[in-house]
Amino acid sequence: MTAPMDGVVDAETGLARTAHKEELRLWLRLLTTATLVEGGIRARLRRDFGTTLPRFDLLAALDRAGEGLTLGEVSRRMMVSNGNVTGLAARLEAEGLVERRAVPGDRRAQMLRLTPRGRREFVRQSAAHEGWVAELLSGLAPEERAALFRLLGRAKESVRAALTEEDAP
Amino acid sequence: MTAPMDGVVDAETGLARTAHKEELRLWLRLLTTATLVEGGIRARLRRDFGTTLPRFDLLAALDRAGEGLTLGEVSRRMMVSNGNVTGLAARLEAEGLVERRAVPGDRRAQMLRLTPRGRREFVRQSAAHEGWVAELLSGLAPEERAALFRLLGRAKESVRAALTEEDAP
DNA sequence: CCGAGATAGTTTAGGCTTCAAAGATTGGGC
DNA sequence: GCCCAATCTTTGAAGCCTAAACTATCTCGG
Repeated sequence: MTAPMDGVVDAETGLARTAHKEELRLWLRLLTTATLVEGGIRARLRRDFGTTLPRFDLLAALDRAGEGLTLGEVSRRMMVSNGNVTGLAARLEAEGLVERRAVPGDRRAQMLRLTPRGRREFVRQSAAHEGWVAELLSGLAPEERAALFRLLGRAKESVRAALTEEDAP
Repeated sequence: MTAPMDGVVDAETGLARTAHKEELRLWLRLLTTATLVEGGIRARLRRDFGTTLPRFDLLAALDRAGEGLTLGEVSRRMMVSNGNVTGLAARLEAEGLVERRAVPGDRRAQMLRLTPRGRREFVRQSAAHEGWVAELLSGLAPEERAALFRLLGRAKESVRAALTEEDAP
């Protein structure tokens, strides 16, 4: 972990232009790790349940929420666009796994809920999913997992801070 | 970080069915962190260069490779399907950022290389990209980054081992 | 040689995803 | 009461992505 290029000075601006290769490597490693896990889960969801990760994620959000969520809420929790949720919900509704109902007092919004069948499906998928994740991360000692969890929390904080500062200056 | 459900025994199989909530939380946190960073970079690539992350990634792969890569090589390095690379390369070729050339001795394959313009574009984008990543991760102390880097390496190892074991039993 | 199997790339069908624009509704200030 | 800005959702266009089927080519054992 050396940083041979640090401390270069930009000829035009005169500002110190440090090379941030370490951060870049950290980000690349974070990304490939996430991609690897995600790919494994994706493949297993398809193989064992004939479904996809976004579908599973939407069911999971609804399951966690209990009494249902508006499309906008789902969009925020899944960190995807609202247009995305529209289509996703339409497909899941067509499959009979979720249902819409009106929100009393706001005719713009609509609630999304799991159907009984949706809940049954999700319970099955969720149990398998938990096992897959544990299996994929089983090479880490409990202390390593704890330390990683903590550091990722710090990283998330850092990213969030930088993002909110940028988007609302 | 407690694990209240650990040690449950499955009624049918009689096997110990430990609840792996900790691993799940670790994975969720890893995923949201990666998603957050990726979203920030995506938005900035669009805003400042009118391009996308996959395009940038493909240019980066070619830049790192020097003398060009076959489509299959790109596909492996980017961890995406080969059909995906076909389309991506076509768009970048249409924009004049990459070019194809034949591979002597293998008429099935073709080399992908940066055009001079593609290289110029990438250099600009790459510098900005490095800065963004550093900015997003600037809330971490150097020791934290080092520790996170190391632990992510361990995690990646664990995932890879579990995946290769599953896919080639 | 030559044919079987592997490899490189494309195509196809379908789903996921975003952004931007438009439609519907709400809520508050005047 | 009315207007206007904010909020909720959908739509449309474009791009990203995969799995699977397909074509073309290569390689190697016999």
